[in-house]
Amino acid sequence: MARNPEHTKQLIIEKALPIFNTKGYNAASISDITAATGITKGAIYGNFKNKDEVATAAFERGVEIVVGEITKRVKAKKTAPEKLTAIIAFYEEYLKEPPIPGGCPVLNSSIEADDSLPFLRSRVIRSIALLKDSLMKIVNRGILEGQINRGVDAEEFANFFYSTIEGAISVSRIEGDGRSFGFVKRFMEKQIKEISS
Amino acid sequence: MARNPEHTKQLIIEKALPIFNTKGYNAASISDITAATGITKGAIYGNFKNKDEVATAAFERGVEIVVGEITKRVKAKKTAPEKLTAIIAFYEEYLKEPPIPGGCPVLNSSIEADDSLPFLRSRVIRSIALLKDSLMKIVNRGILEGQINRGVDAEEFANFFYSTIEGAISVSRIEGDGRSFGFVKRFMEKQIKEISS
DNA sequence: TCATTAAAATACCGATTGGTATATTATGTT
DNA sequence: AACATAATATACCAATCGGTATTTTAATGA
Repeated sequence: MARNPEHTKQLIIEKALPIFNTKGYNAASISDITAATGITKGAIYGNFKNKDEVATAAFERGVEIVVGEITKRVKAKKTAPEKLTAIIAFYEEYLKEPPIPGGCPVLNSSIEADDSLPFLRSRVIRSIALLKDSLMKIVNRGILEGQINRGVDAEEFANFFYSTIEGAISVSRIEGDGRSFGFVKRFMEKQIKEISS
Repeated sequence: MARNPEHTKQLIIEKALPIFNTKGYNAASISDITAATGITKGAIYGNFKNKDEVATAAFERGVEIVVGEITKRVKAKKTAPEKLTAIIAFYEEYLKEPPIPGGCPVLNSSIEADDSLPFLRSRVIRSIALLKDSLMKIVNRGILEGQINRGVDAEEFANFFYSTIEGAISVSRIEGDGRSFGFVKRFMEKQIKEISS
């Protein structure tokens, strides 16, 4: 048992993330994490002040994964329409083979943190702002580069885009298949074509 | 203290609903309900088999409220575009003055029940199907009555409409204001106009 | 008015929770 | 090799959980 506190901390975060993401903050227990890591309570509380801090770290790691994946795929495409389509494809794939079990951590935490979990709220808000801002920038740059129609309201489109994707994920996940997401995907791709010049 | 078991049961459901809806299934405790009702554990377990059944009854009551409100507003309008717009207005009002504290019970339960809470899953699925079906019927009838363009895919539109609204609610609730919903609302109303003939 | 009965209140259960205090163990230093 | 120290493991805590068994209480019918 190597005594590397940084490694231990990362191990806890990595194992705690899917637990929090599937069971939710309240249902996820410290014992769940000790069981998943093979590490004891002493190690957890030696590296984190309390359960909130573990959850916070796990959430931030979740956002990092999602944002990282999106960024990678967006960078791989050149035009705004292609970038937007790639984001939809990412979430569709997310449903089939979730990089993080339990769905989208931003959406999940958004629902759980809106009334309770005040320590998470601001972080969730910041993550959503980040994602919507990325979308806006894609649209605005697309306008500048002549791929998107002038006159398109980037903020409106970004809000539509983000809300629709999160909503579609929630519906498809509870239904247990990708059918609904397929419909929404088709609709969204029409919208992308609609604003493309 | 009148001993009317039906009244007791209703009281429990009515008080449990906002508790489950704000705190979530796991964080909501039986003691929360006894505190809110002024009723004791004995009365709760005399009227319900267990916590799951209380949560189920509360969820069904929540759906009843939401569906009831929507139905009322839809019936008050004649054409499909008006009906759809009225539904958006309902959810916008929902954000400002929630008939049930804690947001939309269908969305909340959808997130919480997708992995855990199997006893709720099928009910959430059924509720979503009900709402989407209502939307489809509005669109299809609108087509028949010449208010909506022929060629519009009602199922696709219903899925877009429902996903977008739920997504917008989740975003607006965590952000704590109606700004994002405003953007999405504007977008959706454009879409309604788009498919209107 | 008193017995019956059902509903609700009370008391209690083991299990689990987040968290802490203490003991142990591994590692780097001298 | 022995010490110091930081990291992890262990043992324990009160509080709370969902649930049950038992007692009390209120309404009903005779």
